[in-house]
Amino acid sequence: MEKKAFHIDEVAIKTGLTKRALRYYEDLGLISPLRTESGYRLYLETEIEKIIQIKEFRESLGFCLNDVKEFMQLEQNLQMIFRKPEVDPQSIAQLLETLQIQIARIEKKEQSLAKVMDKYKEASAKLEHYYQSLQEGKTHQDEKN
Amino acid sequence: MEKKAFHIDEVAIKTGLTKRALRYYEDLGLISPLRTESGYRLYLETEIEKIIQIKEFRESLGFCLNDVKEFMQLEQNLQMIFRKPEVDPQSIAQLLETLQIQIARIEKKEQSLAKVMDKYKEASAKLEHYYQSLQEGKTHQDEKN
DNA sequence: TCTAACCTTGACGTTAAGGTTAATCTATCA
DNA sequence: TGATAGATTAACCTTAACGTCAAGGTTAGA
Repeated sequence: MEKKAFHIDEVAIKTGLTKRALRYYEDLGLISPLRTESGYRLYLETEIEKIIQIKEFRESLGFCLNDVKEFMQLEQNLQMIFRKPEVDPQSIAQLLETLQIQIARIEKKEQSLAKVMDKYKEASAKLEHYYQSLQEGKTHQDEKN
Repeated sequence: MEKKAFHIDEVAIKTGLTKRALRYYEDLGLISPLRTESGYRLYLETEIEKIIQIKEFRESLGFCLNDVKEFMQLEQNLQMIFRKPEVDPQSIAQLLETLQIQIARIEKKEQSLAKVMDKYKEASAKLEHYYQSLQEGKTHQDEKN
């Protein structure tokens, strides 16, 4: 089974990023697609998944590309550690610490989001209720009593 | 009871933003502190809370200031509607729609965050377990069996 | 009263994350 | 084989979100 590879144009469509962005991410060392003999970029599916992950990190979560890079390195380190037969406890301890920091960061974001969400859902419910009562021909004044 | 007001320097410390950022937010119309006779900015506590909210929206949630502005306008509109004695159903319907859109946006972020979080917590647990076993004098090889 | 440490408003600089354009190479299809 | 569409790099442009610096007004303490 050969691995399927895609040209930049297809990848741009698949991921919703521009070709420029894809090249830029490569410049930053976030991705490194293969090349054809003549120099055209070739993206494997694993690379595409990576790109989608990058996109989510940035667009949805508001991390800058530098942060994203750190996250990806963290993952690399994790995979490395679980592959190696021998690892010094110190590097594990350090990795654990880094992980804790990132987890704390994400937790903070989750809390902020939850706070906003609560507010909006409450407002939405209230508004909807109000809207219903309007449909039934009541006025806002009635509503107040 | 008089309302306490703060100078820009104190507000910068309280909020963790720079004075420059505070002035910039004012330029964008996000906040509008009072002024002393001689032109110094004076921030009431309500204004400071608003600033903290702005900061959370941006730093924690990754919204740009323009988005933040829209969110704040949305809140203004909400407050307005609940104060007015009479509101046309159409404007309520529209507000509801806007709310739904924003809620969906936030939900998407929550999901992305949860996904990352799961991954990290799992990795953390695995690492911690591994670390424990190392402390007990085992090797990675033992662990594999 | 004077000086130091604030504040004000410009105005220009910087960084991240691409957009855009130009010049050139490559692939495909009539 | 020649036109046309798409790829490459390099270089410059743009926008958001401030940083920094200059020139001048304000205020509080010695």
